[in-house]
Amino acid sequence: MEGSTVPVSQDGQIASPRRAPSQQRSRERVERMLAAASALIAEQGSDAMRMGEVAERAGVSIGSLYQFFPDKRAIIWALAERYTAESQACIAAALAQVSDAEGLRRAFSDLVDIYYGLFLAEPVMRDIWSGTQADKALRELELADSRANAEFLTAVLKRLRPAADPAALETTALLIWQMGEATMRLAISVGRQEGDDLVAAYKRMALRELVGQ
Amino acid sequence: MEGSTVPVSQDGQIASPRRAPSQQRSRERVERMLAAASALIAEQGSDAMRMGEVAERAGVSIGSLYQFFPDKRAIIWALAERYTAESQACIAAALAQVSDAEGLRRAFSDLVDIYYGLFLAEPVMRDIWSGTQADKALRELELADSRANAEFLTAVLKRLRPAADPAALETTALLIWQMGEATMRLAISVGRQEGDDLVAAYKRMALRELVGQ
DNA sequence: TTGCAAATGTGAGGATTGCTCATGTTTACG
DNA sequence: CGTAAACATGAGCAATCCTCACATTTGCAA
Repeated sequence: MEGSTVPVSQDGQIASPRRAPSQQRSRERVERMLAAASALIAEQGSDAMRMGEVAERAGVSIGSLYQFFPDKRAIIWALAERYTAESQACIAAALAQVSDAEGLRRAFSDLVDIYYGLFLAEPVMRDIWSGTQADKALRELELADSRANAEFLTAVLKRLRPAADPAALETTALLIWQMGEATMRLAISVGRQEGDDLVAAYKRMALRELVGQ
Repeated sequence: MEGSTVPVSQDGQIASPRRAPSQQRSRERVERMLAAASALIAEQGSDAMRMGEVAERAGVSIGSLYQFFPDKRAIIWALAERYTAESQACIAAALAQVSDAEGLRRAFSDLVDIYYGLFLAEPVMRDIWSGTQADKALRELELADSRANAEFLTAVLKRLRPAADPAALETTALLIWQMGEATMRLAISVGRQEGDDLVAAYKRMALRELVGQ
């Protein structure tokens, strides 16, 4: 919610920290910067996004931009963090109350549909996750996000199969989650019909693993 | 085998063509350029690879580099093409003679192990596939490669299950292949033990889908 | 209100890097 | 040997990320 502007990352290292906005005025400006960046990424992709253009569109100087974001990737990171926070809340909510196999089947199925819809509808999220993985810090954020999401799935599995090896359940959950993201990336890069088929096939395979045949 | 130096791509478009080496002398120089690029990618990743450094390490001028490669991504593309050609041949060989379920089980299992080994051992391949996907042309090459590889799997499945819907088999094969690559990427970015577990779990899931329970 | 330190805002310019091009050198071949 | 094509070179152009010295605004204590 808050403009977090986490100091980030030259090749994965923490960079020189930047001021966090403390006044109402600057908080609004940071919002405008993020909105401008988001729009530009949606239009051209994060790689083609130019810092000067972000500043111009946000109506601020290039210096102001760098006052709150240590570098270009920090802006992308900040946007990515918002999406992950949003989707994690959504996933937690969907899986929290599952108590039996049928519930898991329904919750998981819904979740996949929602995620797929998000990927299709949000060009920014799509670009960040499938495009800018050249960035080590972003890849690590994605891995952390995957682990967090898989965690919810693991919790459900442990509830449903208390006798199973917990480590194996964790592996299964992480794998299924990662496969889901891979499927989404593939699905949006092919035609709509084929994409839908792929997602349906993934859902079937994952459910077979999660709740059995 | 030949230094192909395919003219490639600013945002996926074909770029101004470059000379293909026709003399022995220049063919050797192109080889040195590719070797230098490969070494630099292995050391620092393709993003940090500098064209000037490639030229210097290859013992050629920057101008010579651009004589045969239209731009930076063309070098990466050329290296990627070699790997895909190599691995496709390997995959084709492994799956060509499969004629029954047990054969598929064994061939697929071997294939996964070989691929996993390749990912672990080849930093260049690892970097190209998991790092530089910001490049649209490279992503398309990867998709084309995935489709080609999945094609071999599809052929086997059609042979083993002639009654099944061909389109569904194609979807299944592509999905399983893409999931495999996603698993590899995940496996190499976590610890060795967890990576091995993930690959084993993938193999189990994929085989369940391919040859049944 | 006034004074001042901290927060914020600015944009010219430094530094890096992908890539071009005018020019010089080597090779193939009739 | 002569010539055209292939090959080689590196200074420099252009694009872009980011810094920094300086100007302005805000919060707040005296």
